[in-house]
Amino acid sequence: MEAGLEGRNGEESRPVMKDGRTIAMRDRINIKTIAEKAGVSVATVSRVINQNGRFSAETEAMVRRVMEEMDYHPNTIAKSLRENHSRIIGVIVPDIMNAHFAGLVLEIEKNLFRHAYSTVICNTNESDALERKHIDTLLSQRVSGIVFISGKRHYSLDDVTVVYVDRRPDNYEIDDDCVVIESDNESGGYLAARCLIDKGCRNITMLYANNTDHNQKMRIAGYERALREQALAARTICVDTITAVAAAEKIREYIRAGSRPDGLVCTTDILAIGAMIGLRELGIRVPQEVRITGYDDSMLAALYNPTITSVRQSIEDMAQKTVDSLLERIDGGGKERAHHVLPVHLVERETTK
Amino acid sequence: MEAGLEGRNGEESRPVMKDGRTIAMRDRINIKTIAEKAGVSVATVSRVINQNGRFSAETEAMVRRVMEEMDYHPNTIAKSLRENHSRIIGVIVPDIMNAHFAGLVLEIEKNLFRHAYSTVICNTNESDALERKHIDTLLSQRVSGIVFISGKRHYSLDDVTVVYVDRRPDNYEIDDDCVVIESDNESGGYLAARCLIDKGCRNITMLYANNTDHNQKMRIAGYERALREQALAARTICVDTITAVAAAEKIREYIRAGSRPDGLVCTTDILAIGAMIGLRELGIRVPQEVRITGYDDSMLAALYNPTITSVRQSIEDMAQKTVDSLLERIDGGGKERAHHVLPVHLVERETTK
DNA sequence: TTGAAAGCGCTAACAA
DNA sequence: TTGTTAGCGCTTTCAA
Repeated sequence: MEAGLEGRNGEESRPVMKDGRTIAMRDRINIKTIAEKAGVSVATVSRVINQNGRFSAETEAMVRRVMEEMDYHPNTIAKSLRENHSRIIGVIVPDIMNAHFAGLVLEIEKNLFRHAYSTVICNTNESDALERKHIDTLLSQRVSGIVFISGKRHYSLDDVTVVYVDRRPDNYEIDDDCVVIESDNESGGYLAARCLIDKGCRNITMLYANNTDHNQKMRIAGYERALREQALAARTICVDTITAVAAAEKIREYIRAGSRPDGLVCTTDILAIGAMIGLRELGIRVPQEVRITGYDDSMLAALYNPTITSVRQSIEDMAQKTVDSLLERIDGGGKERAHHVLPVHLVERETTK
Repeated sequence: MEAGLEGRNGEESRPVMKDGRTIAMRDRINIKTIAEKAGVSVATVSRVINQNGRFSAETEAMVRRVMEEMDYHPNTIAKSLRENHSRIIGVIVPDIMNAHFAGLVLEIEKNLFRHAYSTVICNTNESDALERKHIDTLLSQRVSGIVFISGKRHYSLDDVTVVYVDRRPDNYEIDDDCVVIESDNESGGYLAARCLIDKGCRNITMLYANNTDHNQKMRIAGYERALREQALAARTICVDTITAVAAAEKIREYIRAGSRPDGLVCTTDILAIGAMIGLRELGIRVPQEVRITGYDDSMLAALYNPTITSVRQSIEDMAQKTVDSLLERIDGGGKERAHHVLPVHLVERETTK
């Protein structure tokens, strides 16, 4: 009965394979082992594992028992090879240490896990070369899809489903054939500026970081719209790096040069903290003399002294939309292009009291 | 010349396979495609890819050119199946949102990437059930190794190399057959308490979180040793959750009940911030009336107002030791058991001025 | 230096 | 309801 298999997988070739790979390895248990122990064929075992029907209740019970007993874990690699589908999603992220990205990636991972997908997180540290290397690895791994939080546009990724999230890709046009999920940064900037205006601020400056990031641009645009509505002058301070030290330095320079803002809209919470450090050194009180808003509603915003009014993006919604869009497309139901813009809201705290 | 292959992979079976899987899929390029275009055998292409020698310079150039031209990415899944080695490492982490864990995982990922390993990050949210599910997935994926940052001991993971890091496994004994990498928490607690003593504090209380975590216990032990050396009484406050709100609440209760510490050793920076929030509400000044130390030297510690003296663990060293130990063992050179304890140091800031 | 072919563990078409 | 078997893309042995 088993004679026909001898040629391909004869008993004599088991413990030590021809090329010697398994010499030190304990006899691996695979679907064939389970089939033999259960007295059925590998096809039946496969059907039970994947619940594809066409087996009896007794057969199923038997197979399950043997699998349990032998602590059998189906080999996903073989399954992936056969199905040309790895059930792995790559996530390209610039900096996982950044709490905003960490939260987003975590939520994406959670959502994917719920759908039985694994997540490979690739940190690029904003390096294009590293991003390219990561992509090559992911393609070699035949990932089912890639989530880009990088802002870089990738054109030649034909065989893999791609979603851009949080940072829109370079040169993005609304009718581009790609999927983009972002939050409403323009409204975020507007809400922050509007809050300061409503509290009576009339000399409002925007503190932003010096990068060409589209999100920052949109936050600035929203800020400008709010000021324009009230016929107030818009002013900006550009910080070289997103660090509190750099922000503190810039704000000191700005004020020493003679400016005296009564409101500060910052494009991240870190910049807001930096601004407060700078102001404190000059003896200027927050919020009495200067009101401040941050962005991201990070843990810092709720804990800092004073607590920081901040624009909150719904990371959970963003992650869910991302995973839904991705899996829809992987499963073949989704359209080529999509553009989701998620709402934001303002969390008011002590810095705008 | 190719006739012999017709039976297994004849041209007529390419565009649409028997089971119809590839109907909508573009003709996949694989090692055979490259071999045909380059006019060599698949064995030769494989040798070039893996630099296994036994090919001429011209052959190599030709093969490389074709691979480049066709944007060919060797299928890692097939390679893994054949080699029974996935070059994927699973990392089990309780909470990737925690900056300490995020940093550690990031560094581990970086180190692994350098050795051409991919990292699958599994967030357990401290749930045993989720941890078990993640492990099953990882075993099915035939990962080359698993890094546990979970504190749970796993006994039946025979076929996979395991390293425990940052949190030692349950019931760990120094001569256990497992690999443990942790930082010197006892010294951390000692250094923090010692700093306060040196600044003149005599009534020093320890604020810790209510979990059975071994690291916390060691930090407490170190604190107790420092106080014992000076014949000072050790006192502890246990907070239910590691949140600033809970810590603030506890410290207020403690002081309202009549205690008046002049020093506070906290087992995390968040607890230190919570303590300061609580003290501020009572009008007690830091560091003038109470000096405080945190732990982890998180971003919070450097940014908070006042900046927080904190115990710094070298995350970089911990990650490198982890990856080195893991790969050593995967490559077959490493011993069964190992126990590495990494040094810590104190970063002094305003809260102990 | 090169090529032919077995086989890693699995799924699914096809036959029974 | 069940079994047999081709083949996913790759590496490596063996033969030339």
